This record gives sequence, C-alpha cells and structure tokens, in this order.
Amino acid sequence: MKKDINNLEIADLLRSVASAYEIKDKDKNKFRIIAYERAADAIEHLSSEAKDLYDDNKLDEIPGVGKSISENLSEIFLNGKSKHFKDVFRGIDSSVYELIKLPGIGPKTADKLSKAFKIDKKDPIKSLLRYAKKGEISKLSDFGVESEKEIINAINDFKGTSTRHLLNYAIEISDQIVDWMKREAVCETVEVLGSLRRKASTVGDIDIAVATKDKKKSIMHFTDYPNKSRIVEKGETSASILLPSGVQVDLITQNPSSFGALLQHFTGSKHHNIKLREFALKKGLSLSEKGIKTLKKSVPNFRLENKNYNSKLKIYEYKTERDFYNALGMDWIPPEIREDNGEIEASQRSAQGKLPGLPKLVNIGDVKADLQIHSDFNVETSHDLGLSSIEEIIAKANDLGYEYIALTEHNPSQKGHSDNDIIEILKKKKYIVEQINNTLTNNQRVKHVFNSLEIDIVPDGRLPVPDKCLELLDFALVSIHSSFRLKKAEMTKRVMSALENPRVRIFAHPTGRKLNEREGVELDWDKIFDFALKYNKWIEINADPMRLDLPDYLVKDAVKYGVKLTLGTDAHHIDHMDNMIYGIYTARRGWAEKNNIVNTLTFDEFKKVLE
DNA sequence: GCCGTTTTCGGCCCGACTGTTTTCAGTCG
Repeated sequence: MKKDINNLEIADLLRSVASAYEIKDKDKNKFRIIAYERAADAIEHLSSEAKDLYDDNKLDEIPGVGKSISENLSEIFLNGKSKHFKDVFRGIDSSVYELIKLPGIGPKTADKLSKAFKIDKKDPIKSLLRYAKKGEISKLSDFGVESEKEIINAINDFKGTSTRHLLNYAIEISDQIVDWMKREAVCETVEVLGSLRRKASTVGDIDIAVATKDKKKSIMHFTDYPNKSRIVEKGETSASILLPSGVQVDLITQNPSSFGALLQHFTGSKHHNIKLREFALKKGLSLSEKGIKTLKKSVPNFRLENKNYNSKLKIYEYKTERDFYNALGMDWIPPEIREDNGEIEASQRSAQGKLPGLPKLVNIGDVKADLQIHSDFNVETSHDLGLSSIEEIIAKANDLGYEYIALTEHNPSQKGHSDNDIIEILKKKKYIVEQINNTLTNNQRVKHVFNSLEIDIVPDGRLPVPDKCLELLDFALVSIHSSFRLKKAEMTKRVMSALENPRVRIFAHPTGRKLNEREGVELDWDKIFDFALKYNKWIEINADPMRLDLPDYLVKDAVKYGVKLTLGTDAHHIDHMDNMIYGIYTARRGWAEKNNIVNTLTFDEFKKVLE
C-alpha cells in the first residue's frame, strides 16, 4: 500500500508550486504566489495530518487553504497527483527545486541556471558547482564574477537539509557574540531576537540587535568578530557573518529612540508580524522596524496618545516594545507566543479588559519540583543509569529551591532477572529512599523524595514489570523506547493501555522525538487527552533540549483540553537539572499557566493530588 | 489564490542588501 503524503511533503509541494508560478510570472500575480506559500506554512505547522482533515472533510478549515488549494490537495489524496499542479510545473526543470535550497538563489535565478546549463538531476548542486568553478556562470547575462563567487560560497557552506540548531547550543553561541558586542561602547543595548528570543525548540540563524547612535562603528565591530569564517553581507544598518560551525549571525542596528520597533519587528515571528501589520493597516497605520506611520488623514486618537513623532522621518518612534504594542491598543505580548496563534486577538482583549485575554505564562520560579531524575542507584536497568548520587541530587534540588523531587530510574531489565529479582531490587530502592526521607530536616528546602520509576511501554502496551512492583512506587512514569513506527491507532491503544494502571500517573516524553534526529510517534492526541482528563493522568514536558517533548504546539492543545502537565529534566547528572528552563520555555510557547503544571504545586498540595 | 468588525470585490507587511545595473530585480527575513 502506498504511504500517505505527510504535511512536510505537502508543504514542499505547495512551495514548489509557488516557485513555479514565480518563474512563469505570466500575469504578474505575486499574491497568488504568497497565497501558496502561506498555505504551505500553515500545513507545515498543523498539529494534525492534513490527510486526516481531508478524511473528515475539513481541509478548508486550514487558514490559507481555500477552494482551489483544497480541491487540488483532495485530488492528490485521492489519486496521488493533481492535474493543475502538473500543468504549473510544465517547462520547469526539476533541478530548480533543488537549487533554490541554496541561500541567495531563488526561483528565477535557479530557472535561468537550469536553462543555461545541463544540470545533472542526480546532484544538481554539485553539478552547478562544476560550472561555477569553470567560470561558466559569470559568462551568462545577468550574472557576473561576484555572483559566481557568491554561488560557490553558498554551495561550500551548504550543509544539506537540516541546518537548524538546538536551542541550548544557539544560546551558547549567541551569548559569546552578545558579550563581544557589549565590549564596544557605542552599543548601548544588545539583545537577541528572532526564534532565539521566542525560544523555539530549534533555531536557524541567530539575530542580534543593537541600539546605538553610531551604526557604522557597531557594524564594524560586529564584522571584526574574530571567530568567524566569513562576512556574508555588510550594509549601513545590518550585517551578517558566518561562523565556522555554519551558524549565520545577523546583526541589525537601530537608533535608541526607535529600538522598540526594531525589537518587535525582528523578534517576529513572520506570521505574527504579518497579522499585526494587517491589523494595523485596517486602523490606517503602517508598521515597520522604524516605527509607525499614519496612512490616512485621521487616525482616531492616535496622534493624541503618541507624542514621540519624528517629523523629519514622518514616523512615530518607540523606545520600548511595550510602547509599540500599547500604541496599537494592545498589551505587550511575551515573545514565546508570537506565532499568530490567537495572541494578537487576546492581546487586544487584554488591553480592553475583555476575556479571554493573554495568558499569565508559567515562570521558572513557579517550579517546585523536578519530576524526572535518574540517580546512580543501580536498578540494573538495560537503559542508561544516572551518574549522580541521590545525595548529590538532593543537594542540587536544594540549590534550585525545589520542595520535592522524584527519582525515576528506568525499570530493571527483564533479561537475566526473574519477577522476584525485579521486586527485590525495587524493594531495596524503596527502603533507601525511605531512609533518606527520614534524614531530611526542616531547614532544608527539599521536604520529600518520591520513589518513582520510568517504565518502558512494550509494543503491545504492557509494562515490563510485575504489578507488585508498581505497588512499591509512589507513582510511575511510562514512556516509549522502542517500536516508534507503529500505526497511529495501534500506538494510541498501546499508550492508553500502559496508562491504565492506577499507579501510572505520567506519560513521559510523549512523542519520543529527538530534535534533528528522529520524528515523534504518531498518536491520536484527542483520544490521549480525553483519556488523560478522564483518568487524571499527566503528560510530561521533557525539558531535555534535544527532546522538548511534549512539543509546544501539543502543549497548547493539552492546555486547551485542560489536561495537566508535568515538567521533568530527565537528568542523568546533576548538571542536567539546570535544563528545567527549557521545559519552561516550551510550556510558555504552549500558553501554559502555572495552574496547568502539576509540579508548581507545593509539597502538601502535590501529596493531595497524588492520592 | 485567499479572505471579510468598512469589502463577496479589491485588497494583500515592509524594508535592507547585493549585483549588475543606468533605475531595478531578486532574495531574504
């Protein structure tokens, strides 16, 4: 049986249609191109498969997907292809869609190149490099020596498909550059923007903004950054460099008097900005990184409330981002939720005192416990054991200000152990944890250590430990560590069956994804959330930066459902316990408030909900 | 091609940088 086309493949297809239209450009309809790109973005960010929506006859509920696109997609779901798309693609070499992956090469350039040369379809990029190195490109009209050089650079820097970086890695890199920029006195304020400021799970480029009265000097200092491989571009207000690791860093400068508008603009997201600007346009206002312009003669109340008019530039300027949003009649929006997921509407309601307004997002200071920690207590697991002792973990938890923690080693392996062996191991651990709890004194912050376990869910949904084991635990986590590719229905049944035992309370790293390495499992989230709600099960937000699982968009769904979430670092060493902040970022991106997260409860409150 | 708190027609975010240009198109974020 043929595999269904997934969201990413559909998005690719729609972007190819957009590119094809851009090349043909017969009727100069750039808005049709934008429409296809918007639909591609929308489908790529969908939290359920478009195929499932098609099955439910709900394709046109996707924002940006109207009559025409939904008909063409339906045709594809039905017989694997669309006649209309095929027509659009006619006359364009397939290598074009490969070449546009190179930065600096768009559809029109790629088309010119594919028509000028015999590009090898098996490896278009390598094939193009050969022409470039022979100096063939600079001979073409519309191209010169510089553009040929740029193409060679782009190909040499090209790392293939996934060039997104984990959030913790991006933060590490950006901290170094922010430090470097702060050494130049003319840089009054240095801030990280873009997806890094929004705390997305992975980051493409690193964006840095500087408030300065001397743009030229700031940019000089930036391009002098010692640890770079080359300068990509350098203009009057912005510049980009490439680091040896392949990370591109963009710098944008702005006068301190309108830094607020710049922060807003380059924090994005793109979709947030487009929605915001459309909203502003209806009020007769035009937004940019420089500030706000009035389009019509009279914008009610606008002039009165805004005294920061720059008459030379004919623009209203804003020092802070808060002032910028306020000028639009909105409350300031936390960067993590600027994804055009309803935050613009919520912010307007907030400003007008209407409900529902913006969420009061959970903060790191709200966290009272880490609910997934692996100690070095030897439970003879087949998975990885922790590296830190229970005592070290408690000391670290004290430092972090926690009131309680859960020790959640993997279950003992079945191989080489009888049921009785497993029970004996866990009895021993229970005894040790009890002893330790007796030593905890009132002057320590940590009041209690919960005896828990992270138990595998075997493919048929059973748990690989005897039932008696579970009775020894305060509560258990369950998670998938094998057979990731079951069909959705089967996987859903597997998980629900594992969650049935009353001692099982947490579904840990629920999708099993590993960023840049492995896709998550397919689950029917409506069913999982219903189940969790009905039987009072909790779903983990795993704070390991390579997991961040539950992913942000599913956190948002869980919050909407009213399903309770937990935060756990999955620490295998006390240093990993510092990763809690990444779980908080993910929770915030999913609009989670304090009361959505179980381990913001105090120890006494938590004991009660555990009963 | 999509969409509606002025619209079912007439709009659609905004600006910077680069190269090859005699005034702008292509690309990017």
